[in-house]
Amino acid sequence: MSYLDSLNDRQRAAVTATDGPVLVVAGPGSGKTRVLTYRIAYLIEQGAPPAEILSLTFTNKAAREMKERIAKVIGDRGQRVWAGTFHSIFARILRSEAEKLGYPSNFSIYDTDDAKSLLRTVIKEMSFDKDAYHENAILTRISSAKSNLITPKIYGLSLEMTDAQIAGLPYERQARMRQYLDVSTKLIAQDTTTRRPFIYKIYSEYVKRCRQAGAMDFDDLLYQFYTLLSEHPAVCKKYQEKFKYILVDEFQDTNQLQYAILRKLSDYAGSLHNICVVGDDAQSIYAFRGATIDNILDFERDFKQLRTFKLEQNYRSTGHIVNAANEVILNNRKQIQKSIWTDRGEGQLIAAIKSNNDQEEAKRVVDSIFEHKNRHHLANKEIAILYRTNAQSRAFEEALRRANLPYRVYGGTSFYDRKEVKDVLAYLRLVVNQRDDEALKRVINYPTRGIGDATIGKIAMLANSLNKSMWETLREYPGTPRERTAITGFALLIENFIQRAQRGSAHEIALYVVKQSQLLDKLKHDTTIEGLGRMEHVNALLNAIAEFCDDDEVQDDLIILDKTLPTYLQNIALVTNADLNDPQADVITLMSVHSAKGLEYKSVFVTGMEEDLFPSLMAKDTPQGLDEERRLFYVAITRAELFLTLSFSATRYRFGALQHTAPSRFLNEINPKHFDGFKEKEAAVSDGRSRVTGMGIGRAQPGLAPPLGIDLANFKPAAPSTILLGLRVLHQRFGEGEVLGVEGTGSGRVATIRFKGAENAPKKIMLNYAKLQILN
DNA sequence: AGAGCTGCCATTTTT
DNA sequence: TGGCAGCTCT
Repeated sequence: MSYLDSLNDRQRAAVTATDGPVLVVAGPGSGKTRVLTYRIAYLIEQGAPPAEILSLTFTNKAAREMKERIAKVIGDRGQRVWAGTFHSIFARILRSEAEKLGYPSNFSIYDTDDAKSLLRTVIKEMSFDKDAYHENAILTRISSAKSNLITPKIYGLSLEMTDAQIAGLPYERQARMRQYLDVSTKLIAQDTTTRRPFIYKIYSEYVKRCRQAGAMDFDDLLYQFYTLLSEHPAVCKKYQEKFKYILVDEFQDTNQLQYAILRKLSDYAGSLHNICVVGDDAQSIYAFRGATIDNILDFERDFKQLRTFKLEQNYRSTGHIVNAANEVILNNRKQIQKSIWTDRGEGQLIAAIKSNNDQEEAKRVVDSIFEHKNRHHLANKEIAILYRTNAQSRAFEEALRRANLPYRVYGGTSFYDRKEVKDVLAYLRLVVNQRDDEALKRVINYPTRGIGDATIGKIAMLANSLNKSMWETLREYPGTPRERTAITGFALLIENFIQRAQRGSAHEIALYVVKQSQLLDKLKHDTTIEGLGRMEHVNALLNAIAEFCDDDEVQDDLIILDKTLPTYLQNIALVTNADLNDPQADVITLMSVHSAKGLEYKSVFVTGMEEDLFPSLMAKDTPQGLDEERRLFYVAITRAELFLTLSFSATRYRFGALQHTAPSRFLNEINPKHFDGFKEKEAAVSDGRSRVTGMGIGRAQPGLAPPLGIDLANFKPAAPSTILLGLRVLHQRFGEGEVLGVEGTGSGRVATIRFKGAENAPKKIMLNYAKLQILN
């Protein structure tokens, strides 16, 4: 019971209130993750089977952290808890129940790019004006429809059905139809003002195509799961009984659909209503994606006997920071009453930096970073630079590079977003699910094999008219002899892959596919710097797949020894760039305020504090928009533990032109007594440059950045054949390691290497692709 | 098939 | 300003 002693009274009360619904309103730095983990530990100690606990988060990172912390408190039993993201947990269940919904269990997961590409196709085919019907806007619209449980049918109802027709329906259906009609009328009215009245038609076709392709997009993972629960009572009951204890992190970021699922799972006749949601309305920053704080209010309404606990003590930040945050958020209209406090003393005053342009801003921030490092002995990883838009990172990157300070930019292009990586994955997706048209289109002529755009277009048309997938249509396509030869070649290639995939691990298949498809040869012939990079990425992907195959992890309540390709693909589809960052590296962090949520740093710089930037120009027109910007600022401020610096510039480049800017209104919402005055003049900076060693790398790539201390400029890769048992080697990504074994011959030579510092299992590295330098 | 040009467009984005 | 999608030209 010792861990309960480390909690304050409120936290302990929230942890031990195990019967009935619980709402924990948790301010920033109030120990909410702690409460969640301890609550799970407590539940288990009280006799709850770990496998009956469902713990939902939004990010993989949060899920992983949760699992690790549970394991620390209660040991291995904790691994049987169903802890994961909404998407990954539901995807896993959907996989085993897919056929009930008419999906293959190996369904593909369409990422945003696939969804957009499909939309482009549909819009083109339906001959809508592609300027008015831009796929980004349509996808947002469709996503929000799904998140609000609006089917294509409901969406278009007001255009498809009249009031009179509804009056003719059986009485019991009328009320619901009128309700739908209402929703539809509003949506269509909105679409009409944006001159896109026919979105519902595109939506309808899009849904049909996804189904035909045996594919779900991100929203479908939630939507189809909801459908599964509502249309299959027996299945619903099974999961209601299975998940007797439900915990939800970041509840303020849930959308209507997620809430509907939570209700289905926990609110039914005979339920113990053992659901605990944790959130902070003040940190809701994803309303633009459909998240709604109304869920918190609805939760109070829907779950009677709700007990609410407010965690108001902030253990993270010092007084000026906490108070400034409180003052700012007070300007928002609607919020749950709470007063966040700290006993860590007043601490440092908030610094402000005023500059004349963005380059000067970057320079001043970097100067100030040197000052922090020297005077307060902060490590790089204890410092973060936050901004409202990713485009602002550039100036800081340049300034940091010039100052020789190591940094890492969060966001930007993810490893799994890279073209060459997606190409490989598309082949693999097609091998697993041949109906996946988006994957097929991606690889049918890459590397080029004489199937041009025109031919692909014709096949797509034919497939569409037959209501079949493109793959099924291939053999029926009556082309010229030349086309037929090319198509048959492709079909044989894929069939060969499918055969091959019947046996062998995901890694073996991937390797085979990469070679036989000529992808590797194509990359090998590209000797430009970018080409080498692409090669390295494909190599890294193969390594990642190998790692996945080797790793006998225990997941939830079943030991997953299923290291098949389908499992791998579904796992990978839900991984994002944020998951690939190494928190150990001693680098300064650059990221958007959005990505900073949940993180903390000793010293935080919030930059670009200007009107029309923060708050954003797009958001400031509506009170709701402005409130969300303010919550965003609240999140930014509360990331800081000891030092907070707010920075703004008098001018800024916008769309190529230099514009004058006004300081953000948010600055005025903080009482001046918390400020340390303005540093308008060049700050007196000690020359710390010589003492601080940088890595001298540019924009770091998530997951691929070299570890500290590796001098890339002097990196000399050795020939594959010279890598032998027992040698000490250096890898650009994994660092120093020892060769434990070498297997295979020629291009199939694989070395097993244990890398230093990594408690991970030894990695298998394909010598043909990996660049290894021999150290002794 | 791929180079090179033009013209469009610019938030945030856990999955 | 700069990144890109989509076009034309070879």
